[in-house]
Amino acid sequence: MSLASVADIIKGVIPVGEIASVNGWVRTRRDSKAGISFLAIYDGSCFDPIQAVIENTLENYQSDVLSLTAGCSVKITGKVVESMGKGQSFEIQATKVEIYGLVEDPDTYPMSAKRHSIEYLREVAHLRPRTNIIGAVARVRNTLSQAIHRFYNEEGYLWVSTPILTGSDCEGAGEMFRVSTLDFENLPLTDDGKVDFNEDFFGKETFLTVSGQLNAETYACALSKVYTFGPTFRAENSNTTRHLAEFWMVEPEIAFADLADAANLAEKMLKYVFAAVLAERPDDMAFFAQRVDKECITRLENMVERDFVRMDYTDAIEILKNCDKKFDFPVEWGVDLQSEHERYLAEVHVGGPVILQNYPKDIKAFYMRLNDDGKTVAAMDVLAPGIGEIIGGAQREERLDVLDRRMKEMNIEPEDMWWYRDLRRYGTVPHAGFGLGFERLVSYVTGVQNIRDVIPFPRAPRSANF
RNA sequence: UCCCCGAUAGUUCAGUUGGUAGAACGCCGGACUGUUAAUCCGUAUGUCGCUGGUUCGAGUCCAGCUCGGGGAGCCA
Repeated sequence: MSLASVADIIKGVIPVGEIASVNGWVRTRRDSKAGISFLAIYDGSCFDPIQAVIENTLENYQSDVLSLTAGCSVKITGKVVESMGKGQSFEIQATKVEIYGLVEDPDTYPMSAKRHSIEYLREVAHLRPRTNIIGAVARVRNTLSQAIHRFYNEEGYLWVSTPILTGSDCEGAGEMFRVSTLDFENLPLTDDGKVDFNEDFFGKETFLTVSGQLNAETYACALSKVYTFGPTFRAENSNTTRHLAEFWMVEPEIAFADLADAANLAEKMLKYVFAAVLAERPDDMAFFAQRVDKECITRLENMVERDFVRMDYTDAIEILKNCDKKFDFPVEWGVDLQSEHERYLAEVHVGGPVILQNYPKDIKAFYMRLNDDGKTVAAMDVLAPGIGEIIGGAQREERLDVLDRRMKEMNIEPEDMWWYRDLRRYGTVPHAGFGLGFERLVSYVTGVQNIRDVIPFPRAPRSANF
């Protein structure tokens, strides 16, 4: 007699004939007047529910079993048997049904066994993990994050926890959320009438981080191979299917490495985690392929097999200028690529993910390494069909004089970056890294198109519920 | 932030030129069946997002607002 997960029984871990108990929730109940009821029980351990067969000779059959509806929580005890019916290999022949909690009004229980729109589910984010689709997303998301940690561990990278609160306002990646303990109704002022942040908790202005990169660089310039995996915050007023105000980012940083090393690492990492999902979550992926995105499995299989295409920005511009497609935004060397351009390159020209490299320096950040041509920097973006930029990275400028010049061009005070500059003053090394948007990865893998559905509780402009 | 679209039963949706509010599924009741969000029959569904306007009369037309979706920008 043991406590089993639904996955244990479905996978045959529990031997036939053994008595086991399962804790879980009812998805459906079907009654047969032959004198039995069938319960589909799920507990999150795998996609499929386990079928429990309940005979009407059970003492609480009339009083309890017949009142079970979708969402009720139960403990089923009984013998694991090979199923007499079609559709499942094993089932549990119940000898005992215990109820933890009933659904107080089945008519208004927000989660019916029938289909719901993904937008509706977002309004009941506290109950949506009970659905097939969000449960599957949660398991794939977990598999991806475990695989990421496993990959970097096997490759000899250290996981570095970079700060979430930061006093550095030139991280440069976007608008920041202010963090303060000041009384907004009664702000302390300096003599010239400005807010006196010396009175604030940290004695200076502080924000939520928009990237762990600069901190990660310090550890890479000592421990050689590191990565961060943590939450990131952007106060941009972005209302799209691929932006969140709070999202998770994976940022590896490698010392003694150049742009090609970073691109190779990105390709190897993506292939590793895609293979992990295919191997570990075939049940959930089959559901996505059936109900969400027909191509999602073959897409991953292809990406594991094929080499990623690498392309220089300059060549991409030529391709876009010479192709038949008319774009809304004109293409010229020096312009930042628009969504329509990136989509064309990934979806039409390459037909798969493409690594774009060596962008004009004027459209990229100050820390990216200036190439010998003096016009471009060693930056790269991994563009995925349907999603766009999934990874953005660069070789970092390790030459102090060039870095200082670039900061001046972009109106960044070198004194504010004194500790970042120290890395270049004391034993500088070439190094490179990138940032992977974790939710974009989950979205790409599952085919679930809106990023708000691949994170449990999405935060976006005017939206911070639950 | 900009452009386009939408909001009607628990859910998914229909609702004609402005004239008494509809279906399916779910719920509930019954029938049937080792059943597979099963099938069949029946009952009950409602602040038509909010506020105002036009009209004899508004779910329908107009304005404002709120919320949601898609696209763009910003980016991961």
